[in-house]
Amino acid sequence: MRLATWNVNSIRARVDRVVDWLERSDTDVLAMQEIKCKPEQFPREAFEAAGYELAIHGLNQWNGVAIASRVGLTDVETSFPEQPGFAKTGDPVVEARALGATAGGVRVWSLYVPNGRGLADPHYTYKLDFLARLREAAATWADTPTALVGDFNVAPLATDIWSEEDSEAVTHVTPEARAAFHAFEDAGYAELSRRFIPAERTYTFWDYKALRFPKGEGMRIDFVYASAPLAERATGATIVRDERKGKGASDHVPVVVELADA
DNA sequence: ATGGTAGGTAGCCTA
Repeated sequence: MRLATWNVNSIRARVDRVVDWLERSDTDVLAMQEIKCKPEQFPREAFEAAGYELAIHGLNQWNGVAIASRVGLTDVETSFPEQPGFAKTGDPVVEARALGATAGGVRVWSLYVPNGRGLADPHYTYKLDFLARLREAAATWADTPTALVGDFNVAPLATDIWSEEDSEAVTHVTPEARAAFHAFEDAGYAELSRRFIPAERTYTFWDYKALRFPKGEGMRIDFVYASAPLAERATGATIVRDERKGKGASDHVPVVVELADA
């Protein structure tokens, strides 16, 4: 099975590029983040015409996660247990940042971890709490084939970011954020892109601002964590840098893993 | 020169 994750940064603005890549890459399951729409606004037809089923979770124009699969899609959940909420004012709302579904015998979670915004911002506490709660939930799934994929908004290693002084990424490089990221290893998970692609300065995101892509100034923040029974089936991984090129590109590119049959 | 772009919607937006 070929499983991919991609922060698409608005599926309505990107549907042609995404479905075109899905078909060219022969991908079976695609987890998307930042679809930026409600389910009724999602361009279903293009995916369905290409042979994919969809699970979609979006509450408004922000965040939003989805999964497209051509190997079945069942048991959809739109949050994980104890997923924290957030609100600038008023009562916290559990945002559309997690979507679980079973595809081809694998429990896939499409995840969009909060950005954090700034070190003194409540959004940073939210980010750390989100990662901690996700790890607790993930620990209970570790004995079954489970994939935690998406935009983690953490650059785990110094070599995963063009500059650790980048003001846009202060919450992506702190010891706390990095510890929260690596804690999934203690919960029984292995990050598959690193296993197959250990190279330095290998990025999955380049900010639209400041012409970061042409300058080669990016971050590696999109990942695929697999539970032990799934990780042992992995045979390869790819970061599709070419998808950052040209008109109408997302600011993130797909991360793909190959999984042998069980 | 501490910005720059992009996608949303009309927010004192978010990334």
